[in-house]
Amino acid sequence: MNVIEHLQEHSIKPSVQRIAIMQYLIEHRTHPTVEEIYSTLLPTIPTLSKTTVYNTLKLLSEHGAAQTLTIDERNTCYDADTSPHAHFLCKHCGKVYDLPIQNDAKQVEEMSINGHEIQEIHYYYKGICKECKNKK
Amino acid sequence: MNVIEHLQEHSIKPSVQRIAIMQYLIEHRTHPTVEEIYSTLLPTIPTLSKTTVYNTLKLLSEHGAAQTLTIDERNTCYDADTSPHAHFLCKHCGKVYDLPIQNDAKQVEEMSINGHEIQEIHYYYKGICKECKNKK
DNA sequence: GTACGTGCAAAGAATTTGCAGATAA
DNA sequence: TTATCTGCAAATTCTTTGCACGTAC
Repeated sequence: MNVIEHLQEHSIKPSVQRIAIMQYLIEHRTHPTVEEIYSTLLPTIPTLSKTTVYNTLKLLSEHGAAQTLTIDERNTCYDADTSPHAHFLCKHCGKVYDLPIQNDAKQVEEMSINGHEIQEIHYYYKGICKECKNKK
Repeated sequence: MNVIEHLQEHSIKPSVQRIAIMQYLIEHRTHPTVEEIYSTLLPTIPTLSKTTVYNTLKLLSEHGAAQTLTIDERNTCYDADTSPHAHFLCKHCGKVYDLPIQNDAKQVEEMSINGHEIQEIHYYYKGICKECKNKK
């Protein structure tokens, strides 16, 4: 996937920082936080500031190039996969997993319920993940 | 509904503060924040502190007497309705609405996906609510 | 040259922590 | 009495804001 084209498709002007952050999101489907992105990219872009990471992620989210996840109560997470899919938060280790959506036929676009216009769908599950269960 | 019994059913010792907060959640299904609960109850319990509200809501959540909602990116909200149902966040006015769950047959208990043990299910929708749409 | 992007430092807001006093069985 | 609950104040953490400098077309 061409990251620059991807940004331009969402009307975002590419810059070194924006490309790096978008690319990070695309390559790491681990629902990273601002902190994770910042500290990973810092060696590559030593002048990078956290403000820019915040600004860029907000920009990506507003332009539909990434999704904001509010599943983690402490930090906001981001996801480059904007298609509707479910997330699972392990209450024990805090990891966020992707889950397949079970009921198909999910059409986000132009959907409305009770007169409200639906723009985003998020399915969150919380519990104990496989690994943490096995450790006990 | 007897609030004291409700607390005891979840192994929570009733106290003046805990009863008041639990009762507030049951009577006001508006997904209040810590701040809302605190300022509403303050006239009734003048010695109430925000710390106690935080402590109590955390306790209720841990014991399954209430749910923690992370849909709002700014503040954490709480909900006494622990049965699975959907929430809608208006991106414009920030209000949180309840929505009926469309696909039925949602059984939370003992559910597992991909080996993960599911304890909570949250369905979040985001968009523009009816009222805000009409105002334009 | 002009508009836009970046990043520092400071401010702001939400939540947590430590601890001492109050309360209840 | 003895463990538990409460609440103040301070600390911590995440995020936003204001502003000046850089950069690109």
